[in-house]
Order: sequence, then structure tokens, then C-alpha cells
Amino acid sequence: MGDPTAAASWLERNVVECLPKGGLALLLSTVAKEGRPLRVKLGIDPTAPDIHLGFSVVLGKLREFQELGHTVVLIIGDWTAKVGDPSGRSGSRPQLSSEEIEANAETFAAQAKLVLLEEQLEIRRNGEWLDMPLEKLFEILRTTTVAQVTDRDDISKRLKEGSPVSVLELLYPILQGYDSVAVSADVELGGTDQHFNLLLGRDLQRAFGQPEQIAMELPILTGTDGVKKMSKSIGNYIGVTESPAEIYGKTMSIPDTALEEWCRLLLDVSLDGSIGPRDAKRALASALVERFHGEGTGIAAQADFDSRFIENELPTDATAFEFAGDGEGMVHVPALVAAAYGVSRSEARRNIEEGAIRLNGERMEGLDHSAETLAGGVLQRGKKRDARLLVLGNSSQSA
RNA sequence: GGGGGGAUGUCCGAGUGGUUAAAGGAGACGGGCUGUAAACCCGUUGGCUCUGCCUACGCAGGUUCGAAUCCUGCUCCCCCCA
Repeated sequence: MGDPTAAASWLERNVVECLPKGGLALLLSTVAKEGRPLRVKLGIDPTAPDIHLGFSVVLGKLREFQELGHTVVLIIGDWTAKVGDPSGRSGSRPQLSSEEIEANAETFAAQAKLVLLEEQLEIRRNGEWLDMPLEKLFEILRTTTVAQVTDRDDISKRLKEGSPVSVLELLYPILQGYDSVAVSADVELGGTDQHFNLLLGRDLQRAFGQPEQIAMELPILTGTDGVKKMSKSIGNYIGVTESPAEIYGKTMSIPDTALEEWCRLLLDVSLDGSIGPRDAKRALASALVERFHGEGTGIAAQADFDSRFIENELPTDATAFEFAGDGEGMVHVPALVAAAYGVSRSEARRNIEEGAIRLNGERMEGLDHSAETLAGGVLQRGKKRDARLLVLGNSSQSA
């Protein structure tokens, strides 16, 4: 991969836009001559505790840069998280406490290392430079006009329809742009929703007399619902640290329409048209489990899944749940279900009426059962729910 | 500083004195069908010691036989003018 043009086109696989056009190849040949690696920046907001598959698409691209010998600068936006990115938002973000941000930052750094090579990785917090005197902030803010920051779609739309836009939100892209100045970024990656922010980074760099970074925009992965972008807050995500069963199961539940995209973006392969969507999905799910849990885990997850959902066998991995009778040796099932699954008794009662509660695969009827018939049984709530192995305890009441 | 608008269940959003636990939609959950897909159909969606009781329509009072709906005060939010 010594040829800059070849390297650039390899890196631009699956990339939606890389601006300015042809800039990456040019830059690669320049740094090759200078004999230095590129500094490739990615900023992440520690607003959610887990890295999900959508984010792993961007991380995967960073990894490719590393494989060509370049340096990744991962910026944990502990300070900008206090501002809140307005990108693609229709309203302001909820505020997080410093403690939450700090905790998220920790796990982010740890999880990012699952994908990235540590030797060529620089992890920074933007509080390092954004915790600045007001005077310095003024200097930065002077570089950008109101028209620039209100020009972007989402903000102008909100202004037009009379929705609130706080001054703080307008600051966000400017501060993110200054991150690029602070770390002297050569390239910045981001999702397509980062278009504006990535380009404003170039403006900031120019204002501070630096060469302008390449803006590389990656596609945004669709979530498990097949409609919206994968996001923690929507709940349609798969976390990279989730269990094999979760990763496998959630992948199987994606709509067929998302299958092609997932294969391309996550596995870097095109969809195998010779097999049916069901089998393609099985292969995808299995491969994803292997990626995050290691060799052999995909097959195991598949076998487990098949026996549980296709052959309808009782799950073998039921977590134990200790319960107690009421002294007469009877157990009030709604209370049991409520305690076992952390739902209200009313909901548990409804579940029983709906036939969602099973004991050893059989639907439960009636609200009270004797402790003996329940002991040692496998309790299930809905088909997808974790099972509970009921263990008769001797505590006075069932939790 | 002035004027106007608003706060309803997970979310959106009806409702302006009386069967209102609160229309409708979304989402979610459960069931059926299936490939745990989609589509489709059915049901559920505040809590509980459940033929009943309790709690709920920003907060606190008040009027009334009866209030989410009327009155008073407060808090928060938005818009416009200056």
C-alpha cells in the first residue's frame, strides 16, 4: 500500500464523502515525503455508556488508518458533552452530570481499545484545552459568524419553526472545530450527520493558521428496527460488549431491508445472493458474535439460538431465582413474576392472562400455585425473555 | 421593560365542570402466523391486598354535590415587540 492513490481509494471504501475531493491522496503523498504518519481525529461524546455497532463502523475505519501506519487521535469530548451536539436534533439534549460523563468516558476509552491498536492511539480529553480562560474563548468565537453556525439545516429549521435554540448549541461546532486545532488533525472522521461540524473544523484550522483537515464522512448504520439510525437513546442498538446470545438474537431480529447494509458496513462484504435472507442473516449474526467474543462463539450462539427458538426447547442458561412460599406452601404467581422480572404485579397479572408466562414450557393458569409444583421449574415470560430457574428458598417472603 | 402562548399518561396529542384511569396516534409489551424478519390479525399498556380500592392531567391552595376542565398564588418553558 505504498502508493498514496491506491491507499486513498482503499480508505475511501464505504465512505459517503471525503472532502475536499482528491485531498486524501494528496495528503498521503505529502506525509509520505515528510516521513510522518497522519493524525486522524475522531471525537466522541461520552453521553452514552456503551459503544454500539454503529459506532464500530467508524472505529473500523480508524483501524484501517492504523494498519497503514497512521496515528489515531481519539478525543473524548468530556467538555463538549456539557454543551451538547445539536446535530440532527430537533430539541436540546438533556444535561449529564460530570460524574456520568466521567464514567462514560472511562468505558468508552476501554471499549475503543477493543477495535483500535493501542500503539498508534492517542486518547485525549478536550477538557485539556477547552477548560480555558474566557479571553481565549473569545478569541476562538471571533473566528466564526452567527450566519455560519445558523446556516446548517437542523438549526435553521428549528429557528424557522420557532423552536428554541440555545446559544450553547451554536457554540458546539466551534468548540469541536477547535479540537482539530488543538490536536493538529490531518483528517477527521465522523458520521454523515457530522458534515457541518467536520467542515467547520477546517475553517477553525484555517483561522488559526493550520493546514485544513480532510473531512471523511461515514455512513450511519441503521438500527435493529431497520428504520432509524442506531442509537442508544432510541434503544435499537447492539452494544459491542453485549453477550453472544444478545448479539446473535438482536441481529436475527433486524429486518431484511437492513441486511445488505449491515453486511457491507460491518463485515465489509457484499450480501451473498446465493443464499436466502434467513441464512445470510444467520451468517451475519454468527460473524458479529465471533468478532466481539472470539472464535467459536458464533457457532455456539447459533446452536443455542436454534434450540431455543426453532426447536422451542427450554433454555439451558436460566438464571436462578430464589423464591419462598407464603407459609401455607402457596405462591402468588403475579408476585413471583414481578419479583423475578422486575415488573409491577399488575403487569405480571396481565402477562398471565395473555398466556405469556410459562412454567417448563407450559402456559401457567391461575394466580396461586403450590411451592412444590414450582420448585425446580423453569419460568419464562414471553418467548424472548430470559428464563428463571426457580429455587425454593427459605426466606420468609418472596422478595 | 411590555404583550401573547403553553405545561395532560413512555412520547405526541384530544379533552374546557359530571360514567374520564382520561379520545386518537406512535412506541412498547403479549398472543397468532413466520425465518425471534417484514406484512398482517388479536389483545394489553398507572398501581394495588382487583367484581373493589388508591394515585394521576406543572406545584400549592380555593369554589363546587362533583374539576384535567372555574378562581388565586407560585414554578418552569416558548414566541413577539422594545
